[in-house]
Amino acid sequence: MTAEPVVAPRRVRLDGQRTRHQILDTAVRLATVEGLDGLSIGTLATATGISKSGVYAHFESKEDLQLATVDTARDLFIADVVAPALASEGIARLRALCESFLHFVERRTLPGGCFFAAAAAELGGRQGPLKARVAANQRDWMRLLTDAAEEAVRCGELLADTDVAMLVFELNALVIAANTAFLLHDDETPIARARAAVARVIMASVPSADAG
Amino acid sequence: MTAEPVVAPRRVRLDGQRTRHQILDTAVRLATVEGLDGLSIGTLATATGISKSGVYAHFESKEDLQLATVDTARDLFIADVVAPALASEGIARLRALCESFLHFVERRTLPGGCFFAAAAAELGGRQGPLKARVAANQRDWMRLLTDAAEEAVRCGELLADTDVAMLVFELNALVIAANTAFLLHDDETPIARARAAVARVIMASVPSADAG
DNA sequence: TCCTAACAAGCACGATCGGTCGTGCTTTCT
DNA sequence: AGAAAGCACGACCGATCGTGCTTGTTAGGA
Repeated sequence: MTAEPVVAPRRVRLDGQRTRHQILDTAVRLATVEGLDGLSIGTLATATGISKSGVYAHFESKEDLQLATVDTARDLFIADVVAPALASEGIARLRALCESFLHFVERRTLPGGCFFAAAAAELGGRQGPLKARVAANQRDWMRLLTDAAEEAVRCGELLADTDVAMLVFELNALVIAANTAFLLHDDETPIARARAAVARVIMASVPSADAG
Repeated sequence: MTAEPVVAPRRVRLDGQRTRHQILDTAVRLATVEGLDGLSIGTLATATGISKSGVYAHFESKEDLQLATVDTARDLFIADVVAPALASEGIARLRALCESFLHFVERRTLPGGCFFAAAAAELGGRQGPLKARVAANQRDWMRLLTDAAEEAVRCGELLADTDVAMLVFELNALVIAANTAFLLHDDETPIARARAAVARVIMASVPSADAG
């Protein structure tokens, strides 16, 4: 007999997949403004033009919807921020990641700026699988920066005694602060300041960079 | 005839004032975890032991409650973070403000960390009086840092060509990032890193600081 | 082509949301 | 002491929340 899935009926139809993606794309945009908790099935239904039960049919629970939204935000972040920077390596990749992030915020890809910055702040004082997933994604981002920096150290692009963890902490702090200030005051100055600060912080660990 | 207040009945009783403060203190703590939007009259009533209508009697609307909560958070922030640092001046005050903030976060004064960091992220993509008030408070904080730094420049404690706005942007970014990471990963390392980075960033603008 | 399973809609549920009202109790002023 | 106003309460409102269940439609593998 052929292998039959007994418990997992696995989805097959394409229109369902498309609808689900459409819902999740909307959910990511909405969540950056309303928050992951502020995401309501009703609002999501109105925004997508699908009925409330039609929306809900794609998820087991609200938490399931929220988790799927985080995953979708991750995909978007990887496509728009991470992927373009992977063309370069080492110190160039480090710079590209920061610049890519700032550009992502600056051009208002999402109305509420960086999804994970918003989610991290919202879930900061809580617990549960949702926070865990957001935290894991944030760790991945830091790891990405760290790997690039360590590669740069290995190549001699950065000083051998560079405190990589500290450097990455500072870079992340700068771009996140730019995101927050940009949104809060509707002012592009913080973005520019972050660009300058990122360049200077990296340059400070570059060998024989005394000209400036 | 005596002057009679027609529109503003102004509150006179003490027990009402006390209850209002009790409500708002609870609201500040709750809002750092649930968010300003997540604050519900019902939850607030349960948490304070007061009836729902009893809670609501002190505020004209939910937005009024939220605005009052922001003001209360401001008072707490001034008392716990700002005031202790005002004893010193110039560069010492700058350091004291950062340290005071980090200590405030570290000892978990509020379960969700810095109230304004959470509120700023939550209201980032929105508009209205609530965002305006949070933004104003954030500006006040930046101004406080800026004033201290400028004073330090005047006194010669910092280099004359110091980019004060940039310095303040960096310092704020560092302590806010520490707050976020501390809460998200329940790890004190970011606090320590922020301490070190703050010290180094300030030291970089101190005249004849070549020993280190 | 037909059958089946997935899809999406309608409907309804209990709970909770922000908000109103009327009513006693208490504090304060005269 | 008495009047007036503030305070906190319980009951209640319509709307919306998350979440089921049921039904008609539709798309895809046989």
